[in-house]
Amino acid sequence: MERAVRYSKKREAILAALQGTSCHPSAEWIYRQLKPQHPDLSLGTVYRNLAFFQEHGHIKSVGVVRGQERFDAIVTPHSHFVCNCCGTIQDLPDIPLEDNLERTVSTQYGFAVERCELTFYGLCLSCSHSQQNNKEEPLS
Amino acid sequence: MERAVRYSKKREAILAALQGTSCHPSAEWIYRQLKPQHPDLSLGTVYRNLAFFQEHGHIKSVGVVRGQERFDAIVTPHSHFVCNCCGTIQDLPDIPLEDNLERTVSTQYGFAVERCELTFYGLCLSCSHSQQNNKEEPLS
DNA sequence: ATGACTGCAAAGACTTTGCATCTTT
DNA sequence: AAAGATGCAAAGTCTTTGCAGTCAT
Repeated sequence: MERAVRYSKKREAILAALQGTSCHPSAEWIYRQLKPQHPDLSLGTVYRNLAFFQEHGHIKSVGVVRGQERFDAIVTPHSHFVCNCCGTIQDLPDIPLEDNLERTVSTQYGFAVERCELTFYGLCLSCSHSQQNNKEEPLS
Repeated sequence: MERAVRYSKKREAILAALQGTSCHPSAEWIYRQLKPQHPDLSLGTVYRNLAFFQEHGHIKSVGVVRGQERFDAIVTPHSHFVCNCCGTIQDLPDIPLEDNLERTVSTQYGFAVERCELTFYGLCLSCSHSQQNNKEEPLS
């Protein structure tokens, strides 16, 4: 039995927040972003809708950075760069994976590959310029 | 001032546990593995030594799977496969990244790239054979 | 009216940390 | 003896969940 899906203003706002930024937000970022316009928004609702959007393929997880899961509303395959200093995540649209890599893994190992992630770690432009921003502990 | 490093039986055992398995263990896995032989081992010690080994380059993090950080004692570059059904992580030594990809990202975007991770997600061999093991919720 | 969605707060899971104690050097 | 390492338990952070009330259909 399919579960009915109903409209919700909060849900709409949460998806809009995800689609309106390129910062690959965490649940808390979305919460803080929307709280002024939706004073009765609750963090639980953000988490529930993030799970909902993932299940429906509207967003995908980019992984956990500094203990917080980060999300991306761009669901077409692309790589990411994570700054170990400030924690920002950036898209790398020009670093595509060879299309057949997933197929290679499937046939070579017998796995049912569903998706793959290519992620680079290091210092972003501004952090590598000002090496002093060591307020935050590097990740690796 | 350099901090001195001293020998410790627990530390040695933790590293041996990491190097003696290919399961990419979590802190808790190591704890449970060593507890019988080291009844007074504490989980905090496992976490502290995992951080220590990372800082010293003896291990690296493979990422967070189902809320638990997983580690790898093989620090040479290689890809991974994560099963969305049972959570196991496997090495893919035969799926190397082009060596110059990191350099490409460095020059093209100006980042100081330190490392990169290529990770595939899907169903492992045994989980794709027995599609019934839906006891655990898939990750994506 | 039904059942999906939400707020709130409590609970859960994983990890970190302070402090007294034990070990290594 | 000095300083690093550990055990223990408390605290911290992020996320999930139960329940009663609200809202969309």
